[in-house]
Formats: sequence, structure tokens, C-alpha cells
Amino acid sequence: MNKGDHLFLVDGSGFIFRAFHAIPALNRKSDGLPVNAVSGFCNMLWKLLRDARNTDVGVTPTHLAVIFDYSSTTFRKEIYPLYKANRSAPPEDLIPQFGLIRHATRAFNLPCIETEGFEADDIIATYARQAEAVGADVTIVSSDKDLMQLVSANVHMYDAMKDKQISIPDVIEKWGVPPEKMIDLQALTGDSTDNVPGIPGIGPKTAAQLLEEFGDLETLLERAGEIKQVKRRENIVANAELARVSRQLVELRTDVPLEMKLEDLVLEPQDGPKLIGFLKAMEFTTLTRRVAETCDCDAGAIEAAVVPVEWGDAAHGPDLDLRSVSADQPTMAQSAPGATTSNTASGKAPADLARQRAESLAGKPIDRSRYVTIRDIETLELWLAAARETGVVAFDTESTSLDPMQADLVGVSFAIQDNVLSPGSTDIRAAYVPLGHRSGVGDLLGGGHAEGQIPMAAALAAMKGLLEDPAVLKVVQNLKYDYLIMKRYGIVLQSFDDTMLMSYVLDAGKGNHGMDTLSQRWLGHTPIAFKDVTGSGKSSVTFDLVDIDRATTYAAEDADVTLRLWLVLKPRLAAEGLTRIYERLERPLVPVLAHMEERGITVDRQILSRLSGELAQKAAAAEDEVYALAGERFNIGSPKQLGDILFGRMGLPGGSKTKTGQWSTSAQVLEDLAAEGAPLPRKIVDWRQLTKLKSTYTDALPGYVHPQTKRVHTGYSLASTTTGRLSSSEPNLQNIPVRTAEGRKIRTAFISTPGHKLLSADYSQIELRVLAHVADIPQLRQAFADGIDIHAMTASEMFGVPVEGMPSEVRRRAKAINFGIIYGISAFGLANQLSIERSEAGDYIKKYFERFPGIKDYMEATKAFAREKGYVETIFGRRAHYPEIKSSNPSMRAFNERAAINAPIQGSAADIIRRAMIQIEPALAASGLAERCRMLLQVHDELIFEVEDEAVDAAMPVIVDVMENAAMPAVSMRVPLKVDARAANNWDEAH
DNA sequence: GTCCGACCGTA
DNA sequence: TTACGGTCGGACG
Repeated sequence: MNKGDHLFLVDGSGFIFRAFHAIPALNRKSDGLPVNAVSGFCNMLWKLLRDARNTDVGVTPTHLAVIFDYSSTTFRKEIYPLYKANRSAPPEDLIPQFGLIRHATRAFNLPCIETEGFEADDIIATYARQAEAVGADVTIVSSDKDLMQLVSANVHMYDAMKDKQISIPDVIEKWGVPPEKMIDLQALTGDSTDNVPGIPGIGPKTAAQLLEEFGDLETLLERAGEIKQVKRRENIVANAELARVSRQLVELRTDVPLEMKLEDLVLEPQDGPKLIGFLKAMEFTTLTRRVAETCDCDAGAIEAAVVPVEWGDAAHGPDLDLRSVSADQPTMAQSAPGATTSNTASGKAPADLARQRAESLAGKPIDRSRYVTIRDIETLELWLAAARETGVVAFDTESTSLDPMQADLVGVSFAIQDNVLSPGSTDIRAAYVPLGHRSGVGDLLGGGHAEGQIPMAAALAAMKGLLEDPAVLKVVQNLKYDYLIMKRYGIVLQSFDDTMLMSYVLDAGKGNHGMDTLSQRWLGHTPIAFKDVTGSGKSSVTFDLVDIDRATTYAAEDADVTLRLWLVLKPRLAAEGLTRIYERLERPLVPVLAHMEERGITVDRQILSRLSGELAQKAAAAEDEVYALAGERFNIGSPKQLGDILFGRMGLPGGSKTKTGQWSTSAQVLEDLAAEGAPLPRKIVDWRQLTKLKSTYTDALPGYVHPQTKRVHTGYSLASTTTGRLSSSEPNLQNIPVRTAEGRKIRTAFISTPGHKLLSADYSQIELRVLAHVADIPQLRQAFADGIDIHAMTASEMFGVPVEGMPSEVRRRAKAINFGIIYGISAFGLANQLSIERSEAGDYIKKYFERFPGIKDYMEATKAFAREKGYVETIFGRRAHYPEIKSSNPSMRAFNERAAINAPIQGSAADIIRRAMIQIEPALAASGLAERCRMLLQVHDELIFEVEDEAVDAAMPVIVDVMENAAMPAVSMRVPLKVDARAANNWDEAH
């Protein structure tokens, strides 16, 4: 080995555990053999060998070895018998994979190294130092902090899963000390996973600070008396010996006797057939295909190798149900969208195109070195022209904040398919346009405008035409964010697709739809993490202070990935018949919600501050009474301490337990105790209510008032629920109290601007109406048609009590049952809700199903549908997936069944109000009211508008009409929808 | 600083 | 018995 060579040392043992936990155990061979860690390992090795140049390492190895722990005791046990004594046996599913991974290594034609008595880390250390000595470069493929002590100018680490190189500055950033001091740092902090003791009470921050002050561990231990903090000094003096032992444990040996010399580690050529034989035996079809393509082998002609499996001690056999959700039949009705590239297989069915796209983009390398920074207007114009020519451009903004109402624009990135700039190419080109970067150094005011950026105004003017051009499709991930930012800079995006929403329409219920997740799922690629660019915690910086080259890599990659995702997802929409849902129900809502967020709502800070004061007084009084009744002071807010007082010291009978085994102190339990006559639980319930209102609402809301607009701008998430509902956050304006008088006062703080009213319009019983429609229940349909009290009707039908003069308790029970039905009722849940015996609840349900047999039929049909397809549908065709519905765990399965029953009902109602929201602005505009009546909030079945006083009478019927007819013409409901509307000066009175 | 569980506000 | 998000305490690093 010589200078210029590059040795890769793969930490096989570390990788096994990481891959095992990172990749779902679902990943099994058809005979049930778990191979998730093997799969992760093979993919990582392949990537490393094939395109290490395209990763953060940036070089290809000349030498490579995979190193494993030898499974027996090491010299460290002799130094400290408790070393790794806390380790439990590896998971059962992992045991057979240890051997398989060694087989995999040999199949890759790579040396597989282990030495008795030493850990993999020691072997790695020995090789690393030897290679360093002859002037070679070393990359240790691991993210284990125990190896960071080896990092030097020529020795780097590489986290294969995050595609991140770790060099000296990364170690310093992460641990606060340079690599050579890592040993001392670890000796001080210890390591709980390896049972290395360290010094109690010393963490990395303190350790780094001490090493900074004293230089090294020995000096620190000798001069420990100088430490000012009493506790810290005593700890260090008392545990000095322990620290010295710890140091011996964490310091890696560099003198391990090695059979293989450095020269023996030279990278041999790939043996294609041998590797393919192994991969076929493991049933890794994708990787088999890729390897076959690369080495020009005919995979079909190669037999799967026979790989012996050591199952370990545990008796273990195939036990996992491996059935997969059946694939949908492609619909041929729609043309293939996204057919803009020369490699598009025109004339094929959408499903073929979708499959072809998914295959060609999965694992296709992403070359970050091709990203460019656009620093002058001429280059920008060139790119804009290219985008105009291709007709599709991925677009992304970088800014200073996650809050689009506060964010300043820092730059934008574009990605286009390369067939314009390089005819015939199918690659993607991406570029970043820095606009608002500041140099972090220089003056004290945080640095001035960085050099080499197109002036913001000029760039915006140049881009405006393209971004607002309806003939050019802008592809954006999480469009609402970029839409809002650009709107604040005077550009109103037109003609767009949102990859996040596409994924949501296709795969709601199968995990989140963030770019990182989608990139992993569809491209097999991990994009650079935002944190890796800006740092995290208090050392983080805003994006405008990020170095422009670094920003380019990050931002251009985001656009690149977005375009690739679009290429995969767009044809899937057609193939799965979901284009209409996406185009009619999802995409048009983006500007609607963006406008609502932008408008915000006025919150009266004085009212909130007065309420806070009142709540503080009442809570303090309640607190005193609690202490008096309990006979001691404690933290009432701590369920643990509260449980100890109530059920331990006071000996009250405990009700239910939480899943961690603690006594539950829920409101339900406390109410039950109060009913028994104990005075304390009642007070605690009061105290909880008061402090909840104060901390969550009256104290928190003023902090969300926007400094310029003086209004509160919530953020709506379009893609975070399985059912199709929206969610609201920062602040959540969908859970403002309403049930208690005390809580309702908070609503009086939500006010209209002078000369305006708040108008609230809400659907009456929308979910029960949807149920009556989908299950087609005659009595329910009749009751809604006649405008009868639905809960009273249910009670009358079930218990034979006339509606006239019905006792409120009877109606209450019927109401609980009605809600229960919507939630996929169980006797357990209903019993809980009504505080009755489970048998009694079971009788109610039985009775209900007898009276309304159509409901039972509907529920069974929904479950059967969900089991067969893996998803359920709303009346408009939106899908909600329940991949776990066939779980062998009965409670998990039951939970999924209930959710699957609920989803079409909740989801159809959500679709109806979405449709209303999309139609409302055009309808108001048609009545000349667009400027006088503005939609501000949505709370699942309620819309809140701000309307000019004089326009209330005109706007109300328009709104009610749109809402009541929102299902039409897509679905003609068998029951009427009813909307109640009211206008007042604040939300409490309007509701 | 970051995570998770318990609890509780809404529809 | 469905769907969410926010706050707190407490454990971990």
C-alpha cells in the first residue's frame, strides 16, 4: 500500500445492528428467514463499491476490508469484569443474519476479518494506523463514536446510512473536543451501552469543558481540587480510579496481531456470478438485477447459491404472514401524464409507465457534483428558457424560517430534465440561485450581503414570468409553503403539482409524506439533512448564513429529488385511478389554505391577559386547597407524584393503570373517586382545567401574534391525517375550548376587525348523515329528511321510549352509541364512555344492530374491503390505507378494523368540507362578495369567515348554499346536508 | 437539548 | 369507540 491509496474499513458488526433496527423486520425471504440486516448490508456495500464517488466520501477505495467482532470475551473483560455486562442477547431475528453477512462479504469477494480476543474496533484501529503510517488515506465506514478517536487528517469516518462523512471538524462540532481527546472525554462520560463507568454526573458538555481547561484526563485528575463546583469536584476526586479504568476500556488497541497484511486487502475485481448466486439465494431481486446489469451477467442463467443458515439456539421458523396487499388493476382510461421525456414509453398502459419509472429511478445515482450556482442574470435567463422549453420544472425556496409568514427568501433552486441543455440526455440538472445570503464574518451585525448574488429584485422580476406562466408546470414538494413565501414577494405561482400531496393521495396511511421519507422510499437516496447544513441547537444558523457552495448542494438536491419524485408519482396517479382526487380535491386546496393562513385572525391580547390573571388566581386557590386536603405540598402536574399521594399515602382505590404500569390519574378516574365522596380528586380536576386553559391557551396564544400583521396565523397541514382531515398547528386553532363555560371565554378573544363580523357556519351531524348515506339506513334517512333530533330518534327506536318527554339520560346513552358506531364501536369502549358494565354495553350494541341491521352489514362489508384491498375509500374515492389490518395481533387488528370503519365516514365528511372550501371563493366572487367576505379558519365541520357588517346578510346564504350542496355533482347524497350559520363580534357568540 | 408518556383541548 | 396537536414532567444524554 502506498501514498494515494485509499483503504476502506467497514465496521461490519456496527453495521449489522444499525441495519437490523433501521430496516423493518418485515423484510424476509419467502421461507420466513429474516434478512433485513443482510439486505441493508448488501445494498450499502454495493453502493460503496459502485458509486462511492457520488457519496459524501467522494472517492473509490483501492483496498477494503469488512471487520467483525469475534464472539468471545476480550481483553477488556479482564480489565473490568463488568464491561458490556449489561448487554442482553441479540434479538432472535438477528441471530441467523450474523453468519449470512459473513457469507455476503465473501460473495462480494471482500476480506472478512475477525480476531479472537479483540473487538472489531481494535482491528480497525490497527489497520487505520498502519495505513496512515504509509501515507494512505483511510475511510472507516461506521458512525460509532468509539471510533472517532481515530479520526485524523488522513483518517475519516463515513456514516453510510446518512451518507455523511465525519472529519475532524465534525468530531469537534459534535463532542466539543478534537479526535485525539475523545479517549479522555469518553473516560469521563462513560458509556451506558458498554457499561463503561466514567464519572457520575459528567456528560459530554462538562467533559469537553474540563478537558478544555485542564488539557487532558491525567492533569484533570491530578488538579481536580481546583474545580469550583463542589459536587463536581467531589465526584471527580472520588471516582478518579474509575475514570482511569474507563480510559483503558475506551482506548482502542493499535497492536492487534493480524493475519492479513495491508497489501492483502487490495480490492479484487467483482466476481459477478458468485455475487448474483448469493443475492438470488437471499431473494434480493432489485440488487440482483442491478448487479447483473453492471457486470453484464445473465442473472436468469445463474443458480441461487446454497447458503447455510445458523439459526442460533432459539428454535425459530417462518412465522410471519407474508401476504402482501394485492396490487390494483390498472385503469386504462386515462392517458399517461408526465410524458415529457424522450425515454417515456408512449402507448403503454399507465401502470406500465408507473412501474418503469419507479424501477428506473430507484437507486439511480444522484450526482451532486453537477449542481451549479447561478450568480448572474444571464445564466438565470438561460435556465428559465430551458425550463420553459421542457415545460416542467421543479422549484424550491430556501428561507430563514419554517414559518412562511415570517420567512425571508434566501434563495431558490430549480431542476429540469436535461434533454434541453444536453439533447438526448435523460439526466436531471439542478441549480441554486442564492439571493439573500450574508457572510457570517466581518462586522458585528451578523455580516453583510454576500458577494456573487443576483440582486433580489432583478431575479424575482426575471423569474416571475415563468413561475406565473400557466404553460409551465412547477413541481414543488409541500407547495403551500413556497406558494406563501413567493406570494409575499409578489409572485403568485400558477400551474403546479405538489409531490407531497401526490404521495398523500396515493399512500395515505403508509407513513408520512416528507421529502426525506419519499426520497428513501422511491429513490433509495438520503438527501442531505437540513441540520447538517445549518447545524442544530444553539450553534445552528439561519440559512442565509450558510456558505453558498454548501447551500447549493443542499438546495439543488431538494429540487432534483422533487423532480425525480414527480416522475415516479405522477404516472402512479393515473395508474391507480386517483388523478381526479388529486386534481379536484387536493391540489386546488393549496392556494385556498395559503390565503387563509395569510389572512390570520385577530386575537384580543387584553382579553387573554385578563383571563390569564383570573385563571392564575383560581388555580392558585385550587392549589392551596389541594395541598390542604393532601396534607403536603407536591407537584400536582406530575401524574407520578399525584398517583403516589392518592393511591399510596391516602390509600384511595386505584382505577385503571396506564400502559407503563402507573396508576392512572385521568379525569375519568378522578371523577369516579369524587363520586365516591373524596374531596381531593374534584379539586385536582378543577386545578387541571384551570392550568390547562392558562398554559395551552391564554398564555400561549399571544406569543403567536404576528409582529407586523398583529394577527394569529395558524398553519394547516394537508397531508398529516390518514382520513383526509386537515390539521392545524402553531397554534392549533382546531382545539380552542368550547365545552365548558370557563373554556368558552377564550373564544371571546377571537374577534372581528372593526366594521366586520365573524361568521361561523357549521355542518349539523355531518358524520351521522354520511353514515346514513353510505349504509343506507331507512330510519336514519327518514329522520334527517324530517329534521328530527337524531339521538332522540335512536333512543326511541332502541328503548321504545317516545321522543316527547324523553329523559335526558336515555338520550345521552343513545348519543354515545351513535358516536360509538362512527368510531367502529366495541363493548369495551362504549362501557368506558358510559361508565357501565361491559356486558350492558354489549347488550346495547346488540340491540342497536337488531334495530339497524344495515349498519352491521356496512361495517362487515367495510372490514372485508379493507382486508382485501389494504385500504378503504370515501364516497369520493379518496383512499386511506391500513397495512396492519391483517395483523396477527388481535388488539392491533381490531384497532385497524375500527379505524377502517371510521375512515370512510370521517373522510367523506372531510372531503365534503374540502369541496365546499374550494368552491366558496369563486361563489363569493360571483356574488361580488370576494373582497367583503373572507374565509379564515376551518375546524373540521365548521368554517369561520370575516365579513363586512353590511355584507353579512348577502354572504350567509351563499356560504350555506355552497356548503349544503358541496357533495354535488360528484355524489348525490341520500340525506340532505344541513348547515347552521351565525355572525357576531367574536367566535364565542358566532358559534 | 431531545425524546416519550400522560393528560387533555377539539371535531 | 375515530382523528388530531400542545404542554408538562421526567428520563436520557
